[in-house]
Amino acid sequence: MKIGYPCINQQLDCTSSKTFRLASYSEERLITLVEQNLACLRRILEYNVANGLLFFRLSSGLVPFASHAVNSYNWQEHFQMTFRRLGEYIKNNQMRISMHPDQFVVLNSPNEQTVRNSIAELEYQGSIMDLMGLDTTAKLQIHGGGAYGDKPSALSRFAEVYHTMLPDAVKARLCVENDDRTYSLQDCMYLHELTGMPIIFDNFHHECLSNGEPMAEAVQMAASTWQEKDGLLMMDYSSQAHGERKGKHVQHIEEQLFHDFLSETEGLDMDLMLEIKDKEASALKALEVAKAMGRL
DNA sequence: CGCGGTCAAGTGGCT
DNA sequence: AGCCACTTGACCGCG
Repeated sequence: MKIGYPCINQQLDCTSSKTFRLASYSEERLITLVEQNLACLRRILEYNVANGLLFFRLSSGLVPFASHAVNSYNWQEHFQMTFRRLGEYIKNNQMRISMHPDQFVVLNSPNEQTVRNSIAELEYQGSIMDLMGLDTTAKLQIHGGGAYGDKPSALSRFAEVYHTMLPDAVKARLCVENDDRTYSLQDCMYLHELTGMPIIFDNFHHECLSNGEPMAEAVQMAASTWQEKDGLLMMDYSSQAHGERKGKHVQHIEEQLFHDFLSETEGLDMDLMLEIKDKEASALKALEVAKAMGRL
């Protein structure tokens, strides 16, 4: 089991997703920012290795406007060596990497332009992993998309786009994650049957939306969709913020709940991404709890 | 130098 | 109808 957190480290005084406004786009600016973002990413990875956090989600914002039409610069070539060195560091330290394209990536949108933009974004994020030389256990994690009042049609559209439009380099890494209001684990299982994509299981989303599967059973279902080439099951772990609207993530890990989750899933192995507001602080707590329970 | 309106992109649920 | 949340607030013009 590896444990990690997404995108941002609050201990460090840098971020790996600095950006700027489209209106002020220039190649010089792009190059400067990507340099800074990758330098910060290096520091974050070093922090993670020093602290035993071996799972990390790269920010989608490493290269601003990477999939936007305004950007015709060959940043892949320009930063080739930097990416390669980052990848070497990741591999030498046995870290696991994921990326989570944001809410604008919707493969089943009825709007063709949205689908094209989504594919371009997936190609960008996959290319980061390719430039790093990571194998196909490094994953791209998206949701099912919209339902548009007709979920069966939306699911078929997803599968059609998957089979007819997605490049192999994207398909090799693409995973679907159950969300908290539209696509449940069961819906993701159906998408898995249509496409072969592994399912990234989110325990908190499952608590918000499911078809009644107990947690351990749900984890097992998701785990069954992962093949050798995909690596170990990836999971997002979180819990409800008290007194806030349903689906909002807690500020800090609730150790008892996390302990309960590990007990329920005893005998199952997975890599856990802690989607909790205070980032590495909760991930470090989780690491302690998991260690004490003999799960690492 | 601090404030706050606004930012590339989509969708659905809540008020 | 407009706001909010989402993997993450941050940029930048203005006073």
